Amino acid sequence: MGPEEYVEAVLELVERIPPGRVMSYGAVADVLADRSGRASARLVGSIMARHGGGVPWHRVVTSSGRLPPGHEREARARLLAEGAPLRGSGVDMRRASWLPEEGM
DNA sequence: GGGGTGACCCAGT
DNA sequence: TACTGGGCCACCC
Repeated sequence: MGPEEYVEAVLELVERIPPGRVMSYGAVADVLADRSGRASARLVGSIMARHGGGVPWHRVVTSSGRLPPGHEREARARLLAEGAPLRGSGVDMRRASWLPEEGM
C-alpha cells in the first residue's frame, strides 16, 4: 500500500465515523495498521491537517478527548450540533469513542 | 544523507 | 494536574 492509498484509507475511515461519535488519531492508526501494516498517530495527525478538509475532521480528536489544535471552536460547535457528549473543552471519550465493526 | 518539525501517544515523575 | 522523555513517520529544507 503506497502513501497515496494510505491517505485515502485514512479519509475513508474518517468518513465512516457516525455523527456524534469520534475516533482518536491513534485509534485510526491502529485500525489501519491491520490493513496496511502501518501505525502512526502522528502520521494520521499530519494527514488530517493536510487533507482533512473534505471529511468530518472534527470527529477525530486526541486520545484524551482534546480537540484538534487551532480548530477547537469549530470542532466544538460541530460536535455540539451532532449531540456528541462534550466535557470541558473536549469530548467524553468514554461515551463518544467509536470503532468500526470487524470485517467492514 | 542529516536534522528539524508536527491536528500524536504512553509511561514516569 | 502538569511536564518530560522516547518513540513514531512523512515532509521539507
